[in-house]
Amino acid sequence: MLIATWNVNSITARLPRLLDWLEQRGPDAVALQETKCADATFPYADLKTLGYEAMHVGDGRWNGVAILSKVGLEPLASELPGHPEPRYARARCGPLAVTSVYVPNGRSLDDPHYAYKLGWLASLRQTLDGQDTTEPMAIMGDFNVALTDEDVWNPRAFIGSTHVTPAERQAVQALLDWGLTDVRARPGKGDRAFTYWDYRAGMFHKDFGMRIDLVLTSRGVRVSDAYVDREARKGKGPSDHAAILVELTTDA
DNA sequence: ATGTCCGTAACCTACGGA
Repeated sequence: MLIATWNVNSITARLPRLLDWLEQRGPDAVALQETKCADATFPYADLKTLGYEAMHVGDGRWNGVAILSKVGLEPLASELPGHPEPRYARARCGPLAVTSVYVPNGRSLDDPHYAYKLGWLASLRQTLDGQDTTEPMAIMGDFNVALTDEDVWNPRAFIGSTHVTPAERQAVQALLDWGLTDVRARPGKGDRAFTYWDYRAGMFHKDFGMRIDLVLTSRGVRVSDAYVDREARKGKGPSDHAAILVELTTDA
């Protein structure tokens, strides 16, 4: 099956592009982040016409995650325990348990939001306790963490910033240590495998980006291909994130 | 480095967040 993750930075603003992209790529299951809408304005009907069932967790102005599927959709969880902000959704899509995560940004190292981010990631790790690493699952989304210095355009530009600290990296590493694999997507031609470029200062043109969107798969998943879909970042009215697409099979 | 884009509240502009 083909799965994807994409931080759309408002599903309302991105709807024409999202629908075109779904038609062109035809992913079976999709994790979306930053829908930035209330459930009442989520475009269930438009998605349905393309054959997608949808699960949305959102309350309006900020955050918001969704899971789309055309291979069946059974909601499993709509909240990370202890963290009621709409940043977490989990659903069974055919043979695969899909989790869409929008990890808190952290803002700055001296901001309470940074500690909140670390606590959020620790809670995400706790959800894995008691789960089977061989159960086919994918946890994907905007992690707001660059795992290595190679995952940012210039490490010196991030000294003293969030996204690159040992604590953040260790919090994601703990997910990998549990038994998840960081699926390293092929970059677009001539590019590094970045998934996010700031709207400002021509960062996308210069390929000054970051690899902060991740697809993590369990041992019950066999990945045959994965790539960063930079088309989702190009042209008129893009999101500031590219999508990632992953072709996989699941163990029965 | 802080140049853009988003939604919102309240108005045709400012603000918080990223």
